[in-house]
Amino acid sequence: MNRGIMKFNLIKTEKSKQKNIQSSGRLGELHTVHGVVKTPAFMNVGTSAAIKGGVSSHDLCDLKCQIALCNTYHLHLRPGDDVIRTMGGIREFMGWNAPLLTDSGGFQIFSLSSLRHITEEGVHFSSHIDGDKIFIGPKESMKIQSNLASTIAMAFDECIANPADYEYVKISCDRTFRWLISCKEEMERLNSLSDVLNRDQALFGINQGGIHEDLRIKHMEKITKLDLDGYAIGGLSVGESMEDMYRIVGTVAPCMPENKPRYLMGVGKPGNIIKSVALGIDLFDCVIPSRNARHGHLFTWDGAININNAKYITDETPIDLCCGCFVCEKYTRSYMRHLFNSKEALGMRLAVLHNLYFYNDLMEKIRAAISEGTLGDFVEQYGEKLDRRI
RNA sequence: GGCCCGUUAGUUCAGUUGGUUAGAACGCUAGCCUGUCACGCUAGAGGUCGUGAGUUCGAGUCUCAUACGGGUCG
Repeated sequence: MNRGIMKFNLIKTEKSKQKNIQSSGRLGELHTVHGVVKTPAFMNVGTSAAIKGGVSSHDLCDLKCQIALCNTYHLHLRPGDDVIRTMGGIREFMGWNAPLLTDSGGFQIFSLSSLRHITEEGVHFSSHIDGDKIFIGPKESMKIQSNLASTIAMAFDECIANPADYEYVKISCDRTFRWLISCKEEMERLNSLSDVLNRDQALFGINQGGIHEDLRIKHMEKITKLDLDGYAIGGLSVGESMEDMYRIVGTVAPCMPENKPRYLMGVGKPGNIIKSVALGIDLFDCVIPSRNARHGHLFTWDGAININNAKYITDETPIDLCCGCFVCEKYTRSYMRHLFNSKEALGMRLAVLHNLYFYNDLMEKIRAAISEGTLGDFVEQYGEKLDRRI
């Protein structure tokens, strides 16, 4: 990397007016070959080149979505990364004309496949679709992501469920580091090929180390030296307590390069995001807004509601009076509850649209708060409130 | 009118030769979901077994009567 593929500019802001806050957050602009992302940002998750619940890439434009996320593992299995390469890359394929990040498949292999065998070269496992024997290692993951031609590729890593044995985490971290070196070399080679779809594909490294601070710091220091385009904290929100999660984020973030985007993978609830921004994180992704929406769990600025509840049967108010999304402009809780109760596909679609808008709106408000130097107030006002059920 | 079948949770139905606190599915009520196998997962409420007698230590189960529903034969 280090070829100027990607620029990350931190924007000077009002000095934090708060005292009881570790950091005032970072306001930035991530310049990619496919457009600019204002950070802190939330990446909208569309695992199989589609947001579950019937949301299209066209819808994403109306949701203030700046950057989408798709998954290497799923797309490799179906329709196949060769197919997507033939179709002009993932962005062309799904009609998304903005930045897009692909996850490496590491997490899926470790979370979906019970039958797997790890070697120095990668992982042998079975497809969750048809049980087919598959092998993916750092080189294979880079090749697939190069075929997908995403804006940003993620390194291939091992994501260990917490809590995990210290010795195993150490062995795994070292292997993940060797895999990262291999990822970097392979991505540089692929980017230099004459027939590559995206010769400017960026690569982010992923920090691991479970909930062990010393392993985390050591690993972070090692991967920083590789001078990648960005850095992620992986292996969190996978079983540990919230306390441990914030402790690790708080420990690792200060060790991350100041001038590179920092991505906290798989996090989280609105409160998790707000507090992590205060700890210095720039990028997030999470299935919560879409998955919970499909189950009737809707976010509002007063807390979360379950639209299935009987108390909404004749509720004439919108999901959230303060929300600017068209679902809240047009429909009542009563109608939403009816759609869910009668299992109409429209209910899910509207719910997902609302929650994704809420998340993107949340990020916009966070950026405004950082800009004005009032993130501390924001954390105090919303850090706990938004995650609570009302 | 005669004969036969049925009646068990809101609904559709299980329920063994009579044996602890009568089950399931769906529905209902609520909770959960953190780099998405997932319109999913978990839990809870809800039944004096149509009614009334009888046999029995003990009846949803056996006997009789009766009500209601369905079938069939004059």
